[in-house]
Parts: sequence; C-alpha cells; structure tokens
Amino acid sequence: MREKVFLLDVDYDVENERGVIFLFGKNKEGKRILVKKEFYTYFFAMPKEGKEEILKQKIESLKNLPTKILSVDIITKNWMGNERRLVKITIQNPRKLKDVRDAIKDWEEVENTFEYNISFYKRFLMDYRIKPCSWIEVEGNIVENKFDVDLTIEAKEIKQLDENEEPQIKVLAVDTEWVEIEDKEKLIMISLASEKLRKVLALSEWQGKQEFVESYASEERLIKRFLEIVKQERPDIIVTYNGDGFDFLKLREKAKQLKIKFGFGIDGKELEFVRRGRASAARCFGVVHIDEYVFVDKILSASLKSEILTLDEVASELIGEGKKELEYKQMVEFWKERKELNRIAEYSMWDAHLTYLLSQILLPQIFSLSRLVGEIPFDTSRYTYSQLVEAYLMKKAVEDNVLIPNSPKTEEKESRMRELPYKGAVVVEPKKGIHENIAVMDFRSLYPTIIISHSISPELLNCGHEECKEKNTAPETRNHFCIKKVGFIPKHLKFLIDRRKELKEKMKKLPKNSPQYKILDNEQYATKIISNAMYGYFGFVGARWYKKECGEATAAWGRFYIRKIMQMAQEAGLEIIYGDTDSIFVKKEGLNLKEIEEEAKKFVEKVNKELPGIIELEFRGVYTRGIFVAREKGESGAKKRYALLDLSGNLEIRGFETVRRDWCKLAKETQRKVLEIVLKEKDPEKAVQFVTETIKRLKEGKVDIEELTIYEQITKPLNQYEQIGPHVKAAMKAREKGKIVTEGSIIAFVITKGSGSISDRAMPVEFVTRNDYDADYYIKHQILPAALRVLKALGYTEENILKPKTPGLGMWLKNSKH
DNA sequence: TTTGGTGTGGTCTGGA
DNA sequence: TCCAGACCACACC
Repeated sequence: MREKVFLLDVDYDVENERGVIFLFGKNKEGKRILVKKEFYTYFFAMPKEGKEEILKQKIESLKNLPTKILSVDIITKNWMGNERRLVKITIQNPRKLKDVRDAIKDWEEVENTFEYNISFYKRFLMDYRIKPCSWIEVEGNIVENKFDVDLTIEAKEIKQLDENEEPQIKVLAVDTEWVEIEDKEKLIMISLASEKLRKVLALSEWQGKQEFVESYASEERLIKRFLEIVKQERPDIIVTYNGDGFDFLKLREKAKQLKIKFGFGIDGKELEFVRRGRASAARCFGVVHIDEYVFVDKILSASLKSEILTLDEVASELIGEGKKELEYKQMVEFWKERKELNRIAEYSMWDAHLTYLLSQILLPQIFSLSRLVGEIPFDTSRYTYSQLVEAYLMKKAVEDNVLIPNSPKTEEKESRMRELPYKGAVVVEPKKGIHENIAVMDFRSLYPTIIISHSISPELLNCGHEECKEKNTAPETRNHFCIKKVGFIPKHLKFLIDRRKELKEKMKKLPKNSPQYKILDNEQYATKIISNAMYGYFGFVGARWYKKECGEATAAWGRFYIRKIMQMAQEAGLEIIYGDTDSIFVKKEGLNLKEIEEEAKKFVEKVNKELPGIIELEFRGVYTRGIFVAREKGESGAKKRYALLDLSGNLEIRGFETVRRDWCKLAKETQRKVLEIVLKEKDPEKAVQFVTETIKRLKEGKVDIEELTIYEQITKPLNQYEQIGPHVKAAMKAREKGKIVTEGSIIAFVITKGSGSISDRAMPVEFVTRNDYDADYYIKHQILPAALRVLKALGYTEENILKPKTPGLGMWLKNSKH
C-alpha cells in the first residue's frame, strides 16, 4: 500500500539486534500513522595514504565485536575540497557504533574516523533526504499495531514529497500549579487548553466552581485523569511553557512517588528526560512535547522586546494578551485558606490558554525551521543558533557527498578558546548633539553577502593560486580564498539568501493576514536565522566547521566596504553622523527630508554599481530628528547609543538605559519621556520639569516597588563570583529563604534603605515592603544618570535639575555630596 | 553544554 | 578616603 504522511516525530529501537527507524505522522484524513523501516548505520575511516585495501581487509576480519559488520566499502567523499578515499563501515546494531569505531580508531592504518557521533535517526533522515514537518510518501505493508496508532506500515520505500498543504495538527497546552505547604510540594491543578477544550483538574471541591473545573480528591486521581484525557484527546503536539524545566519535571517526580506510570506517547512508555548538556528535555515518542519557553529563550528572545521571558510578557508581545495577575504568595495563601479558589482556577486556565495561543504562532515557525535544517521539531525547538546552523550544514554535506567534520573534543575546544580574538567591525564615533533630516543606509545582510562574494569557506582558505592571492586576499590579513571553486558554505548560504529574496517577492503579492503569507513569512524567517548565524558559527569553538580565519576575513572585508562607502559619501558631500558595522547615518546641511532622501537614494544607486558580487547597499529610511550623546567619561560621542524620530512620530531608541533591563522601570520611563520631549517637542525645559517631578514623587514615597525593580541575570554559580554585586547579593538572600537560584536565573531586586554598600542593601523584590526603598539611591544612581545622559547633550547639569524649587529637594541637595 | 567582536557604564575591590 | 582597574551585565550589529 501507499500512504502520504506528514512527518512529526522520528525515533528508533533495536529489534533482534537490528536498528529500526520509527517515523510517526498524520495522513490526510488525520489518522495516526506509524512507519517502520529497517536501517543500517555506518561511519567512515580515513586510511593513511595507500592503506585503503589493507584497512578494508583488516576490518572485514575483525572478530569479537558487539555487533555484526554488514559491509566494508571503499568510497570517495570530498574532504577539505579534495576527493578522498574512505572506508565505509556499515554495522547492524546502531547502539554499538561507537564500540566498533573504538576498536579501529587507533590502528596505524587509520588517520582518522568520521561521522560516528551522528544520531541514528538524523543519519536516516539525511540519507533518505527526508524533511520532518513535511509530506512523505511511504510504500509498504500494513502490519499489526503495537502502538497507539491507526495504522502501522512496514516500509519498503520512503520518499520526500513536495506538497505544501498543512495538515490538521491537534495541539494541547498543559500547565500545572503547585503550592508548597509544610515543606511539601502539592500539585493543586492541571489545566488543559486546545482549540475546543478548556479544563482545569483541581485538587479540591468548592461551591460555585466554574464549569471548566473538575475536582479530584487526590494528586493520584489528578494525574491519572490527566493521562486519561490526553489519551482520549489524542493530541499530536503538547505544548508547555517551561515543561522541560518545571511542569513535566515535577509531574514525573510526583508520579514516581505515587507509583504511577507517567507517559503519554504512542509507545506507552514513560516520559523520558533526554539530557542536553546541563538541561534536559521531556520527551514522549509520537506526541511531540514542545517547550515554548526553550524556543523563545534560545531563538526568539533576540528579536523580542520583552526583557523577562515570562509567559505573561512574551504572550503580550506576540499575541497582545497578558496574564491574569496572581502572585505565587497570594495563591498559596488562597489555597491554604480555601478562599478565592475560582481565581486560582481562572489563573491556571488562562495560563494554559495563553500557552495554546502562543503555539499558534510558534509552532509554524518551528515547523519551518525543522524543514530547513532537517531535524524533528522536538529537537529543532530546543536547538541553539549554532546547532541549527550545524544541522543545516550536515544535511547539505550529505547531499553534496562532502565528509562531515568531527565535533571538536574538549581539548580541541580549549585550544580554540585560547586563541586570540580577531578584529571585528568598525564603529564610527558619532557627532554629538541633535541632528535633523537624517538618512540611514545599510548593507543588506553584509556578512552573508561577503562570505558569498569572496568565497569564504574553510576548505578554500589559502589555496595558493597566484590569482586568488592577488584578487581575493582579505584586507589587513595574510589570508586568501580560492575563487576557482564554489565553496561549500558560500554555496549553501547563497541558496538561503536567494530563497529569502524569492520569498519576500512572493509575499509582496499577498495580503498580510492570509495564511499563505504567514507560511512564507515563517520560511523567510527560518532562512534569515540560519544565514545570519553563519558568520558567528565560523568562530564558535564548538563548531564542526570552525575556521577562525573565515570569521576574521569576513569582518575584515566588512570594515573595508563600510570604509569605502564612507569615503564615497564624503566625496558626494554627505556628512557622516554615525556608522556601525554595516550602516551609515548621513545628513547634509540645508537639505530637507525629501531632499536628503533623494540624495541618499541616488548615492545608494551609484555605490551599488561599484560593489562586487551580491554585496549591496540599501536605503533604510529618513528621520526627522535624532540625538547622539557624549560618553559618561570624556567628551567623545558615545557609540551604540542614540535615538531617532521617524516620520510617523515613533522613536527608535538604541543602547540607552531605556532599552536595558538592568535599570529600573522608573528611570527607563523617565529617560524615554525626556527623549520624547526633547526630540518631538523640542522643549528641554519641559523635560527638566518632568524629571524634577519624578524625583519629587520618589522622595514622597509615591512610587510603586514594581517601578523600582531592577532585573539582572545570574550567569554563574553564586560561589564563583569574584565580585559580589547587588544582584549576586540579592540572589544569595533569595536562596537563603529557600528560593531556587541557578545559572540563568533573573534576579529581581530593589535597593533598600539602611547602611552598608549598595549590594548589602539589595533585596529580592518579594521581600521588600512598600516604603522600604532608598529614594536617595534611586535619585542619584538611577533617575539622574538616565535623564542627564540625554540632557547633558543640551547643556544641562545636575544642578540645573536639582535647583531647589521646592524646599524638600533643597534639603536633599544639602545632605548629599556630589 | 552560550554563533562572533565592539562598546558603555555601574559597582566592587584593594592599594595609595 | 580616593581612585584606577577589574569584574560584570547588557546592548548593538
């Protein structure tokens, strides 16, 4: 029989010592399909020159191996740009691959071994050219269902289809609530949300509960009911917000205590925690668990405005809906006193609902990435940038018959880390002050286009051809790249860039809210992620395709081109206000907005005629006004800090305290307001007035603690800090009171009154009562510095702001020194 | 087991 | 007590 399957998950097992791949997905009727396929894995040995045959024979006559060697072949693959003969060793049991490799790796005939640490199912997907989250066609025989599926096929043939139709995917969002009572964690609610389902399973019965609440008398019943619902609902995907690190971790622990088998996959096995470095991922086969928080944290956070990645913040940014406010402390209190249970239920339901809503945005992005890099969504959604790039390159290597380089061992990584960093981008010191009628131009994808246009690829480094040396040596370096061949990385980077351009063209012809537009948008976003990460990947010590010289050369050409256009701009009579890496900000005295736009566009056109390859300057836009300020120390203009006012009256703020999470909201908002007044209303006096009022409010104790909370991340184990800053001290205090603080935790703290250093007075926000804050600190260290950063550029000083117009402020001025 | 380098600024620390 | 330098976090591109 033949069946088309939308592939959602892949796993494997070993049956009779043979590896069997399990592909799981849905067909067009929405039936659950399991496909089994026997598959044999392999690895390569690179023989020393001329030792191919002897190595082959030696391997063939190996005895006492934990698995059978099925074949030993001499094949050819491309290695560092050259054809290289390799011995391919195919074995029966994929779990024993490392044993076989270990048995031969130190032989004198063996120069090196390759592709021995690629997961079995990734090997399969690459070899069969199959993309997860897309349609495949399976031909084979129907066999008995041993799993909870509608159909099991033992495949003879599997091939990738080119159909774009999106199948019906059933998503179930899960959230749990726990309270700690007398040192014991109690599971009090599990909430579930899907397109149609809204349910809260509660460990309590109460009068007037909502219709979506089901009450159970024990945690055991609660968990069992949850598993029962999942079985009935048959979701394809379960989404959580931090399920890996919290909900499923706790649920499994609790289930273990209660001796309940906890799992919801199609194979009936227990939920498994797959180790991934420090973290672990909660996995069941077939019902794909996606932890939205992990994906947001690793991939999306870079492009989000949210400074803290709570469900609340992220959901409000991505879907415009926030969380129902209920603090943990309050919840415990309500629960203990058995009051307002409706509110807890409401809160829990809302969390699951938000998680579900978020999935409608995140899952299509994850699917798109999955297709591009060829990994299952379970893995894709948990990958970092470098892992995504690497997955993509590995897939392309197999397609191109290129040998995949090994991952560096610890020792190699350490040695790479000891290398000196190379020189990066150019940042031009800005011209301080307020400018009017500014045009901004930048290079479209500068680094990717340089890599492509200058043929930057590890295997093409220093080919030695005179022509390449002459025409393609990176500026300020001794390195050149071969232009007689198409490099592995430029080739596939070019595909991404071209594809993205093509997608953007198509998108222009579609209405922005159409489903088709969104699909294309997700794909262009996936290509953007991978292509933008390629440059950094060159210099990443953990990379298989690590090559510092490639990163160095890319940056060197970057400097070359930005300098080149800056010179051309000057020659064209444009005044350069600022520039960073790939952009220049210009103006011309006497030109209005329309005129500067015209000039800039003309300039871009002229420049592009001279730029090689696909390197291209783009006109970004014009701004009515902009401000650049001085550095705190000295007179020079501060780089990476500016604010621009665009034509529709929006402020684009970069680098200022306003956009940093380690400043309190009050200081940030005050600074934003100052920028706004200065740029929009051109009324610095009013801005000063505003700051004065803020200070007054602060002194009078009228400011909410929330506005004074500072957020900072803990980036290493607390005992490893050499310098105990405020956030570290606050973290220590939080830990003393039983809160869990780990690497990556974001500490929310407030500086309180009292004696001692700032650190001594830093308190986790949850232990701070309303009037405990140190107004003096917030005035001198938060509000004033933030506001003055801007106002100093207009000639104001601290005294101008603190000039005692009110007696209160005058007193304060006398009692503090400056 | 955190893609790169460039840059700003706050707080702590220890020696003068 | 003062201050330079180290440490640290976070932003920009």
